[in-house]
Amino acid sequence: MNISRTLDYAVRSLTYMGAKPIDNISMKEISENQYIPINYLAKIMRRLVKRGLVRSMVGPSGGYSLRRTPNEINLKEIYEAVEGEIRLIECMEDDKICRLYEGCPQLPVWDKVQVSFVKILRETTLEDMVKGNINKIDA
Amino acid sequence: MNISRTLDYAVRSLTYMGAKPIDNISMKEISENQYIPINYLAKIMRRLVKRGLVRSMVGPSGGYSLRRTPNEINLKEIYEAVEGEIRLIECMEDDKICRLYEGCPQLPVWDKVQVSFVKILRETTLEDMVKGNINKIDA
DNA sequence: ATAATATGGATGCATAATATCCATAATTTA
DNA sequence: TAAATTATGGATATTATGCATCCATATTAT
Repeated sequence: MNISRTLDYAVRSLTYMGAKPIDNISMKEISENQYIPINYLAKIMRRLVKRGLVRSMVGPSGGYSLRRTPNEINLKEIYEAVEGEIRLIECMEDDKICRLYEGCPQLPVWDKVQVSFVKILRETTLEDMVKGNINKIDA
Repeated sequence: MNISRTLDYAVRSLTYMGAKPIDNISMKEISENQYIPINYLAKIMRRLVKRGLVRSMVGPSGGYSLRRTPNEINLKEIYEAVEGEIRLIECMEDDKICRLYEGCPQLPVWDKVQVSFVKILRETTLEDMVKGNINKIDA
C-alpha cells in the first residue's frame, strides 16, 4: 500500500508544468529540475501523452505542454495514466471470482478504502497542488 | 497502491480464527482451509504473535489462539503487525526531508489519503469481518 | 520415547519497479 | 540543405521486494 515513485514523478512533472505559464517545456528541463532520470521520464511522458493529458512537440524548441488548464486535470486521471485501472486488490478485477468465498468478508473493507481513495484523487486537481491549497478540499 | 497478499493472508487467517470458538488452531488447519502456503504462513503468524494479536502454543494439540475477542482487534493493528508503519510514500517518514521542496505541494494530498485510509482500518474490527457486517460502518 | 507442533534463520525464486541505452523520426534554425 | 535539438519506440539491464521454500531446533502432549 504505497504510492509508486513513478506516480510521484508524473505528479511532480505535471505540477512543474502547471506552475509555468509557458508551452513546450523540454524533458531535459523537467528532468533536471525535478531530479527525474531523463530516460525514465521519457517513458512516463509517453503515457501522459497517450492519455491526452499533455501534448508533445518534436524538434528544437519542442517539449511538452498541458492540454488542459491545471484546474481541469485531476489526480485520478494522472494515476490512471501511469498506473492503469485503480484496483487495491487482485480479486477486485471485474470478472475474477474469489476462490475462497461466495461472499468474501473482507472485500467490502478494501472496497470502501478504494472508494474513498478514488474520491480524494478525483476531487484533487492539479491546480490545487500547484497552488498548494489542498486544505480547501473537504476532508 | 495495493493490498499485499501477505496482508490478505493475515486477515484471512485471523478471520478464520475469529469465526471458530475454539483455541489452539494449528497452522496446518489454517493453511489448508485458507489456501496459504504453510511455511509462509509461519512467518506471518510469528509477526502476529510478536505484536500480541495471537498467542501460540507449541507441541501436539498446540496452535494459535486470538489474544483478544474479535471486536477488540482492528484492521490497523493487523496491517501494522505484518507491514510495519503505515506510510503511503517514502518521504512521509518522520525525519526525512524531501529533497525538492520546502513545502511539497503534493504531500498534503497523500497525507489526506493516508489519514482516510487509517481511519477506515481503525474503525473496522475483526468482528465486522467475521460477521460480514461492514456496511454498519459509516462511509 | 515418540509424534506433533511452533520457532528461527537462511536461502531461493519470480515478478515488478526502476533505470539505461540506442536507433529513428520530426522539426527548427543557421 | 545541413546541423542541431528534441521526442519516440523498443530493447535491455538492474534492483528491489514480495512471495515462497527448506531445514534444524525447541517445546509439549500422549
